[in-house]
Amino acid sequence: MPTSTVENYLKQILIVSLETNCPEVPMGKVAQGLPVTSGTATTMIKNLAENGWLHYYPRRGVRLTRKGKALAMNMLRRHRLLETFLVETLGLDWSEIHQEAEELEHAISEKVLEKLDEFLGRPRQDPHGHPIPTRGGVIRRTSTQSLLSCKAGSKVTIESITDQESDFLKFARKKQLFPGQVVSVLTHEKLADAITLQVGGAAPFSLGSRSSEKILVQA
Amino acid sequence: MPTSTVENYLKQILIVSLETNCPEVPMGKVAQGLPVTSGTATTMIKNLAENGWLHYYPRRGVRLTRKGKALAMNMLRRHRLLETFLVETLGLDWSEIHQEAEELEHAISEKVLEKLDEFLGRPRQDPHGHPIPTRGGVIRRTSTQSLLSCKAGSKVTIESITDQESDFLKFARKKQLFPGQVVSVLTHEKLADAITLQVGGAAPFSLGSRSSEKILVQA
DNA sequence: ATGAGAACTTTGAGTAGTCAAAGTATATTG
DNA sequence: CAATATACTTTGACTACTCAAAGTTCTCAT
Repeated sequence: MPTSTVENYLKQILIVSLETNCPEVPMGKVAQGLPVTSGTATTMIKNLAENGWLHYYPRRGVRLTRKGKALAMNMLRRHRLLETFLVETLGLDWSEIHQEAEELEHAISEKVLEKLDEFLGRPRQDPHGHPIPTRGGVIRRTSTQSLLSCKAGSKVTIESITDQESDFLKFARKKQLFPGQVVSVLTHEKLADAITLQVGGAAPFSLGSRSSEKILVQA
Repeated sequence: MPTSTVENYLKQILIVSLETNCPEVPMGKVAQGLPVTSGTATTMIKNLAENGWLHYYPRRGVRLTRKGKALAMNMLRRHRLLETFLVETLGLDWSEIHQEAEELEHAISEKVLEKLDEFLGRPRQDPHGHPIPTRGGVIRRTSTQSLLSCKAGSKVTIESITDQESDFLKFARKKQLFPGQVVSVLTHEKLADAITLQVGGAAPFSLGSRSSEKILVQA
């Protein structure tokens, strides 16, 4: 049985490789996304490689094995189903669920997870708009287009918000930026590094490139 | 923040002290109820004492401090609310929920627990008939009378089943021995170490003293 | 009161993780 | 091409447990 530390490392690697659309993940991204120093990550990764969870290419990066990817996908499934449960059933705010799910995902058994999935009606995506992997580890391909890549004058539908920071999510909700919402891109100034948006009838507002990158739209 | 190991030790001590109706718990009972050797328990208990969770009286036993009892009560609350959730909401069998709750109780936050309690309608007891402590750490006084102490000819109502063993619980359910059920004690042979029971219209059957002790009845 | 057995504690060693700081390789830039 | 900065790895030490086995103390029957 893998420890929750192992589960966290593998999940983090999977998330980065999905985000970057590349199976090889540099060591920097591993340590960065986990609450550990880079030295710790190196030590741990060597250990994971020895146990067949991933391939380790020193000074280049890391790539999940089939076994490692299966476990990581399962963790993503747990995490996203739990987030859905916390919002849909218990009524927590979507800005506070990430940390909660982060703990629970290591404690919930396959059997309980299955019952939970059934209870929730087998949802396809979590409250952030992220696809929930199937029991078999298959995940819907996610959009690669963010608000940042939208031309002025276009009208797009939000697919997902790729940030788990509570503060950003609170802001997003206040501005009505959540999955399914239709937004109009009024201006897009490359040089000013900002876009102007309008959502529904509300007043237009601006978003910098860092923020607009976090909002994926339907392709 | 206490680790889940700390939480487990304290909960175990509280359970024994509630069971025996005595705040002082011998070391033997501590190691016995946890998956550790006696030497490990001694080492750990000294450590818990140093951190103010309990008083340690070498070669005699251990007694929770106010702080230790508060945490232990909270763990019991978590455990029993989770068990209730697993049975009531997700439809798991009461014989399989103990281990599940055992893991989840360390991962669930106070905030989620509160929401869960509300969602479940603030239940007073878990599926085994055990009282659920309040948020303030108050617990209903539980019966001290077991089936073993019932005279032949008496008719009593089951309060709770004080065993978490899946096999015993499966057996109990098959014999219709669960909280709220009314049973007739047909015979009680002190020397034969057994009682004979009848539940509803079903055929009478016998129970040894080990088993009948595990079934508490309303006083 | 003594000797056996039970109950408990101590000791020494191991595991799975962690960090800070020093060391090494690679890429970039003058 | 050399100097430097960046990215990564190694090292040595620490924490929070764990066990097996040896040692100690207590209890209780003879």
